[in-house]
Amino acid sequence: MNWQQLFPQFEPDLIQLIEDNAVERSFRAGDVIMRTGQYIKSTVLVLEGQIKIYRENPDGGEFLMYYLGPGQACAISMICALQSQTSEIMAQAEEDTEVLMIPIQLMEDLMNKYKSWYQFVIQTYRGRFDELLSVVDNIAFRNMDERLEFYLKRYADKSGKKMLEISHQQIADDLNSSREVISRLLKKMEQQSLVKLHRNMIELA
Amino acid sequence: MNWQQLFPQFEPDLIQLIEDNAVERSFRAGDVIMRTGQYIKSTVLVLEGQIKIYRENPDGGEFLMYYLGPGQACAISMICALQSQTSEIMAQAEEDTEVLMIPIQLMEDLMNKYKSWYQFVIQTYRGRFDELLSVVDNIAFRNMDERLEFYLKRYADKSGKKMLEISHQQIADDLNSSREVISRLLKKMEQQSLVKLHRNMIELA
DNA sequence: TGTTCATCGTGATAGGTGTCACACTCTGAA
DNA sequence: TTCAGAGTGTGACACCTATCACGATGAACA
Repeated sequence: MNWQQLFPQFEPDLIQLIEDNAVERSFRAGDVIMRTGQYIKSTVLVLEGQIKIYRENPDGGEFLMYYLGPGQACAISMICALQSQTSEIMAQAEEDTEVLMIPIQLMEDLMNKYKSWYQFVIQTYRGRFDELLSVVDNIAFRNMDERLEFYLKRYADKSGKKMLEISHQQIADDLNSSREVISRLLKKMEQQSLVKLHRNMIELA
Repeated sequence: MNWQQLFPQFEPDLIQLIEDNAVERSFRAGDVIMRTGQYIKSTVLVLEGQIKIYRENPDGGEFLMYYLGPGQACAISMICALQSQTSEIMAQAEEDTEVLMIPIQLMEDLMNKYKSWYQFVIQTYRGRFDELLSVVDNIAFRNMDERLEFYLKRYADKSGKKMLEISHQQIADDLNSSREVISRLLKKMEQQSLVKLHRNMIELA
């Protein structure tokens, strides 16, 4: 795939080096790309599709943290990779997805030699850290109704559509809540004309 | 202050460079070191004391994320500093504290020249990221009783004592809860012989 | 000593959320 | 067409937590 345009800031040398060493890989929607406790051997760059990064609870709950789209990288894989540590998160393809996997052995070299790579890594850290902060804000300070609104907005952003193809159950899972609660809150939002509800589909106003 | 022993991994050159350029600074317990929205001009290394990193809510709540002790650095200040961005968090001295402030102009140089510094930065990112993840876990999956236990354990860890000098109100603030709730839960813990309660003091079993 | 103030204990109450139960609708496959 | 299963709507109820109210206790200080 022609991925260079996703990273216009990379120097030709850097692109060539990645080209020579990285492996391109495809996942189908729903595939688990990385699971908690797994060793990390590569840094992951997303070329196409969407990856969902979430936290899993031993006694059966999950909690969405954020999405990764084209041009973004998994901060965790960068950090862990540099120390060959295990992942603390789950990553799952939300749509059919193409990624570029860069072996960890290359990381230090890239960091030292290419300023644009170094900047990219720092930017990635910063971005994910900020997202985590806003996640913390949401669960620490907001009730479920506000969290739901935030969730829907983000979902719309990532897909770029106003018709969200998603079930109440999926939302409940992502927010670590229950379907009934989400259904009721959505109903309220519909009464306030914030959304229109269809089967397996939510239309944002 | 003789701070080099806190960072035994740093090369002599690196230590000298920091020595020449960094500024040492003291804060009293309770001083606010950094506030939300403030521009960051230095990376902060903690030499002595404890710094509390927390999130503030516009409509009046706060939420403790983690502590920084001697030998640790503020990941946020590193990330922000590299792009001269504003802080998204509050930092407050929990005890009387000594820090070393390294001007951001130096950061890139340090990163490029000194492997030990580079490793230190990566380690810092990793550490704070992990702490944020466990924070998310706690508020997403746990009830207040478990969060309280976690809080007390962490508080004991940081101070290294079993007698915690802290009021119920302070705990409530850190957990974004209310004093009454904390008091009741502590009472329950006392009935289970997990703690002994004294005035302004909690004794861990 | 007596007053003041922070701290702590505890009941009553209300709201948010999770859970159970059950009915209804829509869709896709047999 | 029929049927099974997924998705949804809704009531009843329990539990956790926030809030209000008020009193008791202990520490600091005039």
